[in-house]
Amino acid sequence: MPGMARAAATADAFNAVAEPRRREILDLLVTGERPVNDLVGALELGQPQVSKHLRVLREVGLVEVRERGRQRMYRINGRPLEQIHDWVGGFERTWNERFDALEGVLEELKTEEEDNADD
Amino acid sequence: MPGMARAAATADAFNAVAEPRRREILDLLVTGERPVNDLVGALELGQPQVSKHLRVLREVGLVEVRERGRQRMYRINGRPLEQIHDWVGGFERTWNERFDALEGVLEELKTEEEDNADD
DNA sequence: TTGACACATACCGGTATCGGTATATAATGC
DNA sequence: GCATTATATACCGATACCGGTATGTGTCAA
Repeated sequence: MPGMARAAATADAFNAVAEPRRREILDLLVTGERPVNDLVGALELGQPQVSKHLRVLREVGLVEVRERGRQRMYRINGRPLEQIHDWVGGFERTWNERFDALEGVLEELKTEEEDNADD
Repeated sequence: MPGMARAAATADAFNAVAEPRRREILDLLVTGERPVNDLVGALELGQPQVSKHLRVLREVGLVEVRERGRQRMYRINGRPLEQIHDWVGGFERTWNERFDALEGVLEELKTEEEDNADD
């Protein structure tokens, strides 16, 4: 059975945030809740597109909505970002120079151990 | 001109890391360099698929290769992850309870200001 | 040199994704 | 009620993406 469906898709925060426009939206919402048209004005993008991006963000729990008259006020809920922060944080030593140095030392220790394999 | 191409695609770390398999690969490489077949064994995925994911990771600079005989030893270079860490870090107060509390205080101050709008 | 091994690449099919346009829905104002 | 505003949704076309299979390329070993 070739070409089968792959695992979900835009179902998690990683994917939601992979899209630059959605990151822009979150950047805009970080200062507080905003109606859709506000975002449409700020981004250079049509209203339906913004609504669709907001839908994705909503589905992964990154934004929440509140109705105010005929507008929908969107606000951030960053909790799903914690997962990303944690995962990426686990790789800190792979970009941090100080940790790189530490790794060098550990490598040396390992080499010494191998050299003294006869004790 | 409808249906035009969208901005690049798998061209940055955000996108590279949005794919679960590629995160698994990085998780496996965090302990040290490994040849491709090692990864194929660890993941439940064909060798060509792993090679293609490694290519994406290579293109965004998240892994580097070293030739050893007929194998290619892949290792992590986490530097591109720093960008993600920084961006996500900017939203910490949107998931952290302590910051939530702080925000509550700020909100109160703002309200008080509005109340004293006559001084 | 021939064969096995390790890996990369090309191609295919199915689906997801994105922006764009048109339309539906719902609230507001006259 | 009717027009307007604010937003969501449906549909479309183009493309990107992912896994699978087949094949290419380079390296080692007999």
